[in-house]
Amino acid sequence: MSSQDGRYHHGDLRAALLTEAAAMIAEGGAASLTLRGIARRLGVSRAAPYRHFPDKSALLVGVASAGFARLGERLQSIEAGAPRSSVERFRRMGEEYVRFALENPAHYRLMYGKEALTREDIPELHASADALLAQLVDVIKAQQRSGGIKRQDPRTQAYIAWSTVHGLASLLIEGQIQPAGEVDDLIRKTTRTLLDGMRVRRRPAP
Amino acid sequence: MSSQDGRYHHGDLRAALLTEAAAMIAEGGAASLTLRGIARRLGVSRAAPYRHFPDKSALLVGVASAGFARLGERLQSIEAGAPRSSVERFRRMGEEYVRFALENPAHYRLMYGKEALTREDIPELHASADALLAQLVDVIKAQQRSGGIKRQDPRTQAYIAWSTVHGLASLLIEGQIQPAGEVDDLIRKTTRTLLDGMRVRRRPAP
DNA sequence: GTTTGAGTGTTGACACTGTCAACATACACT
DNA sequence: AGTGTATGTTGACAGTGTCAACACTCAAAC
Repeated sequence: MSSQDGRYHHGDLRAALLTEAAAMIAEGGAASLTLRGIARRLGVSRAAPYRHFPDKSALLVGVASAGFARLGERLQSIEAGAPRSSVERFRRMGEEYVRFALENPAHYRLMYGKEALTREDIPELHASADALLAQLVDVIKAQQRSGGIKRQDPRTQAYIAWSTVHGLASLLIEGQIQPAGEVDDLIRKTTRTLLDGMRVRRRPAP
Repeated sequence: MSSQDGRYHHGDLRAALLTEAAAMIAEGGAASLTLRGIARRLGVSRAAPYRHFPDKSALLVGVASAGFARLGERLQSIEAGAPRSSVERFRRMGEEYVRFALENPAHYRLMYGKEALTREDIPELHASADALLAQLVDVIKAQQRSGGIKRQDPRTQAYIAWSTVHGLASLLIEGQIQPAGEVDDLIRKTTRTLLDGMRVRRRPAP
């Protein structure tokens, strides 16, 4: 019985592990997260986490998965709010996506970098990402109906849009991009360019 | 004297470390690369690498940097070859970028994921990436002059293009994107959409 | 041609990590 | 009250990055 608060059972260690892990990642990056360290911070023994996650990778998958859920909710909230035109709403979602990444860089990195995850099958993580994709596909279909963007395979278009915002987010986070002016400016221009490419063309290019 | 070949001095251990590290990363991912492991494979003692790199992170930076150089050369070769129109050449560079990533997934991941790199300052790595960016800016300026794409801040446009191809490459590598048809198809469509967005618009969108 | 010093490679050691087996405790249900 | 299951603990092991102390090699200075 070495728990800080004198209890033998923690109460809800599983949830505590997830939130504490997320906190540690936010503080010092995923590399700073160690199973023993998190156990120490929670006043619990080294092996306790193993009662809730088969290994470290599984815990990380859990944290990453929660990140996808949060990101999804955030995009949903943009979709709910109603800016002017409907294409503009789509563009705003892209902006919000990048902002989320910039606000939670280490978490975002974990979500996409399987580097730290040694397990072969990460179905849970892929499911979370797929949910996000489905959300995006729905919005694109709606935009196609309203004539905002080209009528092509919406899934392909979703991949393209996702690639654009993810790429921008990723390069910004890693510090590869150091924009001359405001970051928001770059984000806006990027989403505009993307949208221009997805829009219905008046005349085919020569 | 425990060297496999009986020599006390290796000859060019620094270069051997870099190439062997790249090979190990290609085989089993960056996570599988361990300083002791690479030393073992080179028939050298654990501490030998420390005579050439201050720590593991420095070795990884070296490998990643070499990756940027190789990628740069590859894009250069596309620029040298002369496809039909000049905009098409630009697009082809984007395709080639993604292909490079798909052919060297683990290496590419290392180049962009600072996850594994604990050091604060990675000037060498940023310099390598900046060289790539400069290359891209040059091409964009040329395309602007020939009227292929909009006349805007070329650096910003380079960021946008880079984001698009990097995002696509990244999502493909991580398995987040599972295209319905051929991968090449998706790559082509993505670069086309990007280019459409960067092209000079005949009429402003309503 | 010997000496010497820098460059390079080796061994021993330390703290740290993820993980497992064996054991202990607390709670829920009969 | 009794018992089984979920949860938490301790001890142990192999593996890791890293450092200090030592060994070897070779080229330049005498």
